[in-house]
Amino acid sequence: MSDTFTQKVLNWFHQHGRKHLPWQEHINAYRVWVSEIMLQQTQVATVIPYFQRFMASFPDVRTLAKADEDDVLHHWTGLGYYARARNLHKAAKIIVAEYDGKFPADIDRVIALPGIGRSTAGAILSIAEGQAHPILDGNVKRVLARCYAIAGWPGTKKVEQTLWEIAARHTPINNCAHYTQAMMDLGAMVCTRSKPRCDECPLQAECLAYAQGTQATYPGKKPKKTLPQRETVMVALSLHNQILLKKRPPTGLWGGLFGFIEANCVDEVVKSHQLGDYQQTSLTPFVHTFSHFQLHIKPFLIELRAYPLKGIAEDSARWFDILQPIEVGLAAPTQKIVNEIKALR
DNA sequence: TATACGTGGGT
DNA sequence: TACCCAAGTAT
Repeated sequence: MSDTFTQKVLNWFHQHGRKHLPWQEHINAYRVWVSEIMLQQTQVATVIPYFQRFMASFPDVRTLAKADEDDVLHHWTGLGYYARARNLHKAAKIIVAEYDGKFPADIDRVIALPGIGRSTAGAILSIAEGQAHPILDGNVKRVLARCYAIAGWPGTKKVEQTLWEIAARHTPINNCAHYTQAMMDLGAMVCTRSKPRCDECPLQAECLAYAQGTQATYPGKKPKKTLPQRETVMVALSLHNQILLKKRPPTGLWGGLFGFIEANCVDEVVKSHQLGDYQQTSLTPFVHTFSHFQLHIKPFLIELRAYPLKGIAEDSARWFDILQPIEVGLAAPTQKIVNEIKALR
């Protein structure tokens, strides 16, 4: 027996909820897991084509576990937060090795997998297995913060804890799969960040923010800081139809992706690689904005006549045919520069 | 607790 | 345009 809040949300879902998203077809823990990871901090419309391609290549956990990391990262190219892909791959190996390829059904074991926290674990087990666990993603935070007029930024421990308690209180034992999807849909379709559709909201009668006309003040905003500025030179060494890319370190920014040689200036690269005869072209400079800083990128194309004497023997360096698809992980700016080089030919 | 970690959509 | 921030997790 669930409360009024929960029943209203469930009734709304049956009439208006989304039921045909790609990960809602052929539901199993693997597909729900992959979708939930892709959807972390990423909008549904952005995820859909990535999810389709990922499932076509890695239809089950064993296929993913035995895939090359470069192939997995290739499928993540442009999606961002690449640790999600590395952790997904790691977790797949763990599931095969320790759970005989079966996604664990115990929430503590699920949370112990890399890349899965409490909310994602709750979403997977409720949607895929019907287990009764709360979730607290951005949608749910917004719905609950407004409904109960919870002031403050949910990034603080206190506010987050309050929201978890409310979320848990309304999570039903039965129909939890629908309830979980319903809360996310409500946040995404009705209780939107700006211009919420309160006239269509099943919780209008209980919503404190609606009663006060203070919807816009919830949830509290994150304190803003000015983004630090950084600068880099990216050098595309090319020879015939090939360009040189290096695999980046396995952790940190763009971890495991392939990228151009970076330096403070072009001459640095010319000297360190002992380049002989070459032709240098300035490509279009641009600014790439991250969540935590801005990177001013000055790209250059250096066309060689012979292989450089130094710096390409490392394991991390590889020549790629510019006329073929580059089937490894690339960051968005790397992809952008590759495209500009291709356009020059 | 604060910061690192991407990218693109919406206003 | 510039800014906010989206189905968060790890450290």
